[in-house]
Amino acid sequence: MSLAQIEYFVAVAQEGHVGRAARGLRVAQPAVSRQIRRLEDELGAALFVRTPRGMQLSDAGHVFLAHARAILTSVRDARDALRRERSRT
Amino acid sequence: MSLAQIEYFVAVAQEGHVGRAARGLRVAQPAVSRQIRRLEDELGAALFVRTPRGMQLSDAGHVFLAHARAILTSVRDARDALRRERSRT
DNA sequence: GGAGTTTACGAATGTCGTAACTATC
DNA sequence: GATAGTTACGACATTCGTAAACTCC
Repeated sequence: MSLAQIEYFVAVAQEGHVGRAARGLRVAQPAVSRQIRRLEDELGAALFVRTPRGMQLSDAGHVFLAHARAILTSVRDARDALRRERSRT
Repeated sequence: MSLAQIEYFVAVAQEGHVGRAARGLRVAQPAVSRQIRRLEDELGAALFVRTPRGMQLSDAGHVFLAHARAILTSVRDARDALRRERSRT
């Protein structure tokens, strides 16, 4: 599990669409598609249900989404805290 | 910033010692040393004060440690939640 | 000289993008 | 045939471990 995978996952969950998520992330579709699959493989759970229209969160996906957002928030908090500390002089 | 870097950082912060941290992580010392430096470079802050005896947390390091632990806890929570969901059958 | 950390370098791993493939409407 | 996702493959980047170097007592 990598931070990039978590970012990709959240983007796809929000868009319901690998292509749009990839554009937003400024990355090619296959990169997103691959990372999502690796994440699912590692976690041993299908996070999305593939439909002809796009990707929909599975039950496991809904569970994971909340935690994924918490992780990204923690990372942002860590960066912000250091930025403040650095400019504290 | 990667999850491995954060794990390495927490291990070194706890041990105050790259060598011991590396042994605990089952990884060679240089791997840990390099990742710590890259993390510091990316964050633009020295997380440790190097002493002849080992590594001590800097002020910025103390600030970052709390957030680093929060990130790893979030990751563990995410994994646990999925494990429960998976075994919910 | 010993304890600890960092740099050098080649090997292995991972990730990316383009292009081709599959499937559904 | 258009739309959406995935696989193949070669190129690029990152990470690792071993070995050598540096630093402070």
